[in-house]
Amino acid sequence: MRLYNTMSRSVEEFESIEDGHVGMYCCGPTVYNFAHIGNLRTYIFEDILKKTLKLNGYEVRHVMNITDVGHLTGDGDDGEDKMNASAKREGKSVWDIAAFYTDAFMNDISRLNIDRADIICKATDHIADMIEVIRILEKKGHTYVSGGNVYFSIDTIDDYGKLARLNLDELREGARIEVDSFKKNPKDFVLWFTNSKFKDQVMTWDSPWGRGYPGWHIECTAMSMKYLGSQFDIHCGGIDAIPVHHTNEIAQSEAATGLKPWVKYWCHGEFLINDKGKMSKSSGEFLTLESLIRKGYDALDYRYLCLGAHYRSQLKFSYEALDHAKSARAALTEKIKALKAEAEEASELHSENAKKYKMEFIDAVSNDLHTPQALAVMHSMLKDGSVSSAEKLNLIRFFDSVLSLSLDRIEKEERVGSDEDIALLNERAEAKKAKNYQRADEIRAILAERGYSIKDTPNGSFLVKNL
RNA sequence: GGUGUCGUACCCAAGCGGCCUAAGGGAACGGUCUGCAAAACCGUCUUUCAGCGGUUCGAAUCCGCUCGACACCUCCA
Repeated sequence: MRLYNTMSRSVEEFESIEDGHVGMYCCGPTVYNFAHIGNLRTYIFEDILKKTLKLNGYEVRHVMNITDVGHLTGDGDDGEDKMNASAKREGKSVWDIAAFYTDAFMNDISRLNIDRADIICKATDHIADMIEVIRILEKKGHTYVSGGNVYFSIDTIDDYGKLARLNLDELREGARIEVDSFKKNPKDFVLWFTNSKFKDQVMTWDSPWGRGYPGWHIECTAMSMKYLGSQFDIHCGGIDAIPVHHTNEIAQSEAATGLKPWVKYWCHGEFLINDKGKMSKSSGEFLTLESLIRKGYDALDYRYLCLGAHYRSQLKFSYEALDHAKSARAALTEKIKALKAEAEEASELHSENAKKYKMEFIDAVSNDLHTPQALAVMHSMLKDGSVSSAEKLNLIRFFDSVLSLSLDRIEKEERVGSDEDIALLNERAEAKKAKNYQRADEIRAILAERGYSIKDTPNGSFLVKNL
């Protein structure tokens, strides 16, 4: 399969370090608030990546962190701790905040049919691992203590910023933020804080440098290497992580182990934007999955919307676009119900065309996760009369192993309704036969009020629960 | 100020030098079926890819300029 690598800025043939196995680390959420649907788009992309790897025969070890330590809103010793701020705002302890939003996140993930990572690790459970990495960096001369904090010195390595292709000289000129005066180089970053101007910092731990808390890049370095080894295959995240977070992770990780490259493939998901620009937690419109569901959408409508765009291009969100996804998914569901009514069981693929569609789907998704193409293949397949219904069911199940739209869980048209409802339906049939259309339409209105639509088919009428 | 990305028909969105007189979905409209609807199915929305130049036998695809949008350099997916 082929995959775009941010490090090389090109699509590369994917080759795992260890034959048949892939180690994959995905930056998880900071649990101080609900995830918005833009955040969720990235996890959907990572899910597609993981499932496509599996489709290609790889065994995947998937690790995701939960950042439950407070991050400062600025990189220096300034800004406000997000966890603390949320705790104060909601009148809860920081630990309660973390637990609450972690649960909320997991709930969103499962509603979107996103596979849970094999290992989900919390930053607060790995403080000792982080301290260990900092000690190694200190021993190797990559750190300095200034103003009470331990910093990583980027001038001790010669390839800082290679992922983002940063031009350090120009960046320094263009800096818009006030430089932390304790830093030797403005791009140095904190590994361990002991000196925060926020005296009410609740989450602190003992360390060789004093009681304090970790900087916000060290957790990913410590935890990814703990579970995936000192070098591994894939590291994912949103594109915004490239210039600072991932750049710093690489710097400290490669400095600590002396091994390059730390990560073989860097994969980043583009933003979901609206007419005002990107969604973000700190500004702009903040839409949660929950808010979409309350408006009557299904979580999978949103997943379908995301699948319709390539993960490396910005996707314009609007309710109009979501409505389209909803309609498209409803029509898909109808088609699959019909298939299930025509063929009880999926069958092996016999026809040439059925096999062709399977290949086309694999090619689409294996070519840097071209889900829009994969969806197009699926739609063409469904329309193709030369493929039998039983074969179509087989293909749908196969496609859904990556798409995860719960296509395989769609049951054949359910004949629902209480005895009373069915009696009404029969009365309508009688009325129609007697050409008493007024009564027939009355009954249709009554049933509609009870939440049913009537489907008239050549084989008789039946009721369907409205969505 | 610096660095990138992008602009595709009514909407979302693929395509990234010739299978493109541009996938797929949605909406709309017309038709078949139906007492009428709904659903389903069929058809139409195709000489056009922001604009203007250029390169080429050939450009939505490459180059230049103009206009517009977005992102990053600050916590952010």
